Amino acid sequence: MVTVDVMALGKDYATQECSIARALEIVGERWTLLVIRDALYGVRRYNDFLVHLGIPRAVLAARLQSLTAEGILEKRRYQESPPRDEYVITERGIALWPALRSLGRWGREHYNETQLRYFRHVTCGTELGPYGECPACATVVPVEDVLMEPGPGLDPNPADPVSRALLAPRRLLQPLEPPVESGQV
Amino acid sequence: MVTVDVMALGKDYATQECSIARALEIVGERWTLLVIRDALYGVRRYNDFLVHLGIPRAVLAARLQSLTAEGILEKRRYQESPPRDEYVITERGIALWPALRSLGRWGREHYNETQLRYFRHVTCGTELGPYGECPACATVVPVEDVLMEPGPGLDPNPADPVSRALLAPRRLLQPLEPPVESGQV
DNA sequence: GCACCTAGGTTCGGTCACTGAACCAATCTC
DNA sequence: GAGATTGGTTCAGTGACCGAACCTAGGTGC
Repeated sequence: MVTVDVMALGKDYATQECSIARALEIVGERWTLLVIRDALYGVRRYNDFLVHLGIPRAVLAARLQSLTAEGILEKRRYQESPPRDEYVITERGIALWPALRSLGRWGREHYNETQLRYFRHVTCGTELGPYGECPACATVVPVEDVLMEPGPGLDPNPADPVSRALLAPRRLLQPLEPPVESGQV
Repeated sequence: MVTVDVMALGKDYATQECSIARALEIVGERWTLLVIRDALYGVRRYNDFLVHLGIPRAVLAARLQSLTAEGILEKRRYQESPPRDEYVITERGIALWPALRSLGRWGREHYNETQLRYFRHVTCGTELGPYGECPACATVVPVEDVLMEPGPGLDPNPADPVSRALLAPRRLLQPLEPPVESGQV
């Protein structure tokens, strides 16, 4: 058994009365927002997070545990033999998409010359605005209707299989390894 | 002289091709986003950041220096005798407002029962939507037209003078210590 | 002209989180 | 039975963060 002292906030912002500070106490540690980003991209398994992020194993285990405890990820058994669990993003985690989108926009506009990925409204193909809305449809696009496509700045031949799988156009939240279709031969 | 190794990214995310990761390399360290938040609130001076954040002095100095180097804050002399500098947020820093707003919304919706602050469109009084837009005017509100007001969840009698000054309704970016009016007696 | 205060730092020893590598365990495949 | 796969845990080393003390340069009071 592991003591759970870790998630009892070794890094709070005690004096702050502020929702931003509150949010950062939950998701402000190193790697945490990238884990959530990957979860939005459809990554669900320990090993996939590991190879895609290049994160130390112990840190990943700690993050998955605390995010699960916070209700941002949900640990779910996807096969019994051998027993295997996956970490699926919850509504609470999905609600972080606009913040991640804004951060990514800011990063690209101020530090990346070339576009790495496009995010489009799947029903009309329009690229999303700064906050994840569709300018053409004038609505906030539900995360599952966001289509992610590689841009010109993205390495077309990455080393790890997860990056490779993420090169294909795909919807957010779509699991990386699709469950085996029962009717399929 | 201080060696500037610190800001040469002791904490990058080397393997990541991602604008979010890029952004987090700049603003993802502990305290950094709260410094930027305070700068948006109008805090400009070393000492004001210090008492309002409760941040260790050395860390604050490091953050101010790296944020200045990144062009997010600008160090500016505001009096000559004795020589004093203030740190003013730049356009690049102001561009982080939507991301901070999203984070704050998420924090409040998922972890705060009562509202701590209201952010309103100053011209019409409508509370801002999730991304800093005005639902009534259907426009993105420029940061300088955002009015910040205390909500019911905020301690009405905080200890430090900066929190106290921030209790009054005020626009974002409005400096905490207004420069002395020349015509004033 | 000396003591004290303010603003804006730097220095330093201790602690805690992160890092990388090694190790472990259960199940499946050959 | 050997090796691979998945999902971890353990451990020693390092680096970031912490709080407290100290420093400096220019006011201010008397």
